[in-house]
Formats: sequence, C-alpha cells, structure tokens
Amino acid sequence: MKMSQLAGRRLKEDPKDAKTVSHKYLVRGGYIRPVSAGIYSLLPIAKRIISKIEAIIREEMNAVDGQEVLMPVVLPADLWQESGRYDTVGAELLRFKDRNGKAMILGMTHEEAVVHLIRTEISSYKQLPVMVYQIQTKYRDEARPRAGLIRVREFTMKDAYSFHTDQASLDEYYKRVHAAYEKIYRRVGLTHVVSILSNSGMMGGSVSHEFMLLADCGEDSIFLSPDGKSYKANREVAVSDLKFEKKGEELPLEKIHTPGKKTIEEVADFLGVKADQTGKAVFYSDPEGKLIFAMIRGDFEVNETKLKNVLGISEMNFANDEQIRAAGAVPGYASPLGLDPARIRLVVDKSAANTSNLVVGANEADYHYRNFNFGRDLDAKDVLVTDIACVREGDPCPVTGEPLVFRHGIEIGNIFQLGTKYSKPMNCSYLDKDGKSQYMVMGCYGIGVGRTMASVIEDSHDDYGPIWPMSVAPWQVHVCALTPQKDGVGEAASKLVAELEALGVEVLYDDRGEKAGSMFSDADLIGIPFRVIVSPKSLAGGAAEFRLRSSRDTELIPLETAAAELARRVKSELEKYR
RNA sequence: CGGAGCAUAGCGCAGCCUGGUAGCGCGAUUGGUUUGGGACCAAUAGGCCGAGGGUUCGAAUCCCUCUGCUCCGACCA
Repeated sequence: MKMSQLAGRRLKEDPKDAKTVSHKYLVRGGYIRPVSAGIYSLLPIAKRIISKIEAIIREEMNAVDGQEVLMPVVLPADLWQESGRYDTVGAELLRFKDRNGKAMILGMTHEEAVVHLIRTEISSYKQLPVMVYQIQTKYRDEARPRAGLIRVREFTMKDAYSFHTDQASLDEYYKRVHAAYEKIYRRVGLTHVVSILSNSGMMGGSVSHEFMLLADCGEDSIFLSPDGKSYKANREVAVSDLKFEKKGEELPLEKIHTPGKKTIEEVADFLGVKADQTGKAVFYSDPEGKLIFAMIRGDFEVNETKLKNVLGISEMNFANDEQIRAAGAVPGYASPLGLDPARIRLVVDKSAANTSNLVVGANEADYHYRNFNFGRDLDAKDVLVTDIACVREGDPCPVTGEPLVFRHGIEIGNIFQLGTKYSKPMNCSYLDKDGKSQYMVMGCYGIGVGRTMASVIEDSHDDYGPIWPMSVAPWQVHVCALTPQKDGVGEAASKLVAELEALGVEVLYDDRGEKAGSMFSDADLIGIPFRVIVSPKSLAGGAAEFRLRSSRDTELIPLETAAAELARRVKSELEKYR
C-alpha cells in the first residue's frame, strides 16, 4: 500500500475532547472518525487491525469447536417479548416500527435470536453440545458514550452461544472458552488482562467472568489480591475477609440532641466518635415503589449490586425524602428503630449488625441514639443480615488475608453461564436418551472487537503513538523513502517493497517525499512494528536502515538480502503471538 | 435522566461583553527553494457564523425556542 493513496489523514493536534490515550491516537492517526455520538466510521488502518483481531478470535473460537454463523441486526420485538426482556431491558434497546407498524428492535445481544435459531435446528441430545458464534454489529443506545471506542453505541462484537444437555457439560465447556479467551488476549498482544469474578445478576448460582485490561482509564473497579492471582473480583461482587465482632458491654440506649447534624461526618464529629461507631441508613425504592432500607456501618458504602442481588430485583433507585417519610423514617436522622417492618424492606449489613454501641438516627429531627445494638434493639428475626458493603482498598483478601489492591479495568470480554434463563421461556429443548424433553443449558461468551483494539493502544504506546504488536499491526513493515526523487532512492525503495510483497509481507510504503520529521511522526502514529528507511545515505552503502517502532536504534541491512531477512524477522516476530 | 459547557473554513481557535464589509494558525491547491524528528518564500481556493423565530435601519454579536456534541454523575445485557 502506498501511503500517498492511503485514505485518511493524520492530525497534528490532539482532538479537543479526547481524554484517553487510545481516543487521541485513533483520531489523530486517522483510524476512526466520529459520525454521531458514540458512532464511528473506521478508516483503512483501523479496519485492517480489526480484521486481524477478528481472524485471531475466529481461529480460537473454531479451535473450541465453534461454528460461525450470522444473525440479523434487526430483529422482531416479539422474540424479545418471548424471553421477557422486551419489558425488562431499559432504553439501551433501540425500538422502532417497520412500515407495517410491526415492533422491531436493533440487536444489542443475541440470546433470543440464537435460541430462535437453535430450537428449530437441534432436537436431540446426540447433537449436543454445540456452539455457534458470530462477529457482527451490535447497537446499544448508551446514555453516555465516551472515550472513543471504549464506550460506543454501535460496535462490533464477537458473541458466542453454547448449548448443552446439562450443567456438567456447560462447566467443562466454560473452562475451555475461558482458556481460549486467555489465548486470544495473549495473541492480540495484550499483556495486562485478568479474568475476574463478575456479577451474575439474578441468575442465582450461575457463574460469570469478565476479562479486564488493567488500565487507569478503565470504567470498571476491580479488587485484586496483592499477587494479582489468588483473588480477582469486580467491585460489584468483591468480598473481604473483614471480621466484625461485638466488643465490650452493651450500654443502654441513650437519646441525644444532635441539632442540624445529618451526615455521618457531622454526627461523628459532633459526638467525637469515629465513623465506624455509627450506623448509616441508605434508602432506595424498588420497582413497586416499596422502600428499601439499607443499614450499614458509617465507614462503609452500600454496594448496590449486592443489595439488588440479595433482594432479587434488577432495578432500584434512590428514594426521595417523601418516600422516606411515608415509611415513617426521617431523612438525615433515620434508623430502623421504631419502624414498621411490614412497610419497608430492611437489609442490614453485617458490619452494622455485629458492631456494639453504634450511634444511629432516632427517626426524629435533630436526635440520634447512642449505643444501638442490633439484636437487642432490633429483633433479628425480622431482618435480613448479610453483606451489602463495598469492599475498600486495604481490606483483607478473602483468600490470602492480605490487603486488597484496587485497580481500574476496561472490560474487553465476558463469559457467562446462562443455564436455562432463555431456553425455558423460549422453549428451547431437546429429547434425552429416554425420549424425555429437557431444556438446553446455555452459556454465552462475548468480546468487544473495537474495544479490544482501543485496549491494545492503552496497553502499548509511547508519547508518539501506538506500538502495534506484529499480530494485529495494520501492516508488518513500514518502508520510508527519504527524498524518493533523489539518487535512485524511490526506485530502490519500490523494488524492496515489491520484493517484500512477493514474499507475502504486508508493507506500507511512504512514497510521499515528505520531510523526514513529518514522515516519522506519521509512521509513529500508524505504529507499524518494523520500519525500514531508504535514503541517499544508506543507499550509498548499498543498504537500508532497519529499526523497531519501539526503539530508535537503527541497524543497516544490505539491500540485496533485505527482503528475505525482513520476511524472516516478520515471521519470527509473528511466532511470538501464536 | 440530573449537573456543567460548547457549536464561526477540513482541524484547532479568535471575534460576541460594547451590533456596522468574516479573521488567525495548521491543513489543502499551484509554482519555486528544500529534505534524518512535524522546513521556507510567493500566490490561490475554501464560511447561510448549528437551526428556527424575535429585537433593530442593520445581528456571528442582544433575546427566545429547538437541535447536536463534549465533560462530570446516574444507568449499563
């Protein structure tokens, strides 16, 4: 490919709103262009990288017996009504009507579509297990797209779905996919990916993992054991080994005047106690509008995911003051004391239940109680006591007991045991050995392709641009002709390019005759791992200069053998990513 | 969905407060001199100032409405 003909320009300046490294370089380097919020066109450089990532994914999915299919982007709403998700999924699902007024949707994930496909094609246990996958466009009407390709509305996703006779078969297959994912991320050159425990939502007992690239710009919060291996979990589900013990004598409940002191900090300061001697009340309302009262020790935050899972609900909002008052509590001075358990859904975190003599609200403006003791002051049998706390950095790891480490991550893939969540309502069944109808047990496995590309930049770049691993680089060798019109430089460079291409090497040839500075800056933004410079100087010695994108050291390679030598090095570099 | 901001040439911006011929830098085109980390000279092209309405003799500029985009937060199979 001649650079003089490459579609897409490089920009000298950072795009004004780009904050993350990958966003800046993708726009500056001429990889992507915004079309609308969270919707991008890919220029040739990005398209080539994406194709290579897809090829690696394809190979590894095929290696675990996956069969590639292609399902529609536009789906009839009734399929989603069948699974029940048409009503439970929020506004991210883009709904519209066709010319006949039929309700349609744009696919944001394809469980329904794949069940529709498989339930008519597979009917016997002899055909199971089976896995199908596709690499296809998804549309999610995100409320807030951000950071270039990290969070977008339209994107390419590899989504795979496996169907099994039973949980044991799913368990075994799930492990294979987990290993395949690790291989995919290694092959695309990502070096800081961890798989972590993630939220399984209302699935009850099902298992899921997220694959995270550890990166400061990531949106997800992760807790890791110090060795990075023993324990890895999303903040949504992370637990710690903190022990709570009631200590000392239970002192008598004492009502105290705390005028205008509403927050934990204010109350704790006012009374001269620490936050861990207070109890905090946090209110939500469930989808039916019933008040959820979460009580937790003052030094913890409520983990909303844990709380939702405990209550078995998928949605919940912060309650407003009116809702709180309606249940008999007083905002700022609330506690479970004296409330009617029938009117609220009370959940107490074990931190609050197992600490003695807490300061809690009195459900009366400007008053708190000292020496609240759960069990004594609140009947434990009416109350759900469990873990609804966010883990804090430094809390003891549940596996090793060492202080947990907090990191941000970019979610670049997930794998999920679905069980019969979709096969049951959508009647996706097979006949077992005894001729009995059984629901198929499902797993699903996703990888965001564009997000993976952006993540490679986050993981591999310097101050001048991305440094692509050979396995996904848009081209393998970047040949730069310095003053191509002089001293036969252009001819020598063209010859080298032709020889390389004849050996199957992918070459980007900078034939533009730009100044060295702008040529090298462009080359850095394109990030091809191998660079060859042909100039009058090197040509006089019958050689070309070779250097890596990741280094400024150069090496002279004789022109007669350059093509063969470079082809050999490309091949050997590619071997590292097999 | 809450909060904040922005919208003027391909890109980055100034002009707006205080209404009066549309500007700068980069980029592009042509010609010339150049060529080892974003050169120089000369010329040229390029704008319904996001859209609609209002005030005014006159609106990029003042007022109203709308739309789009970005950032922070909420949400996120």
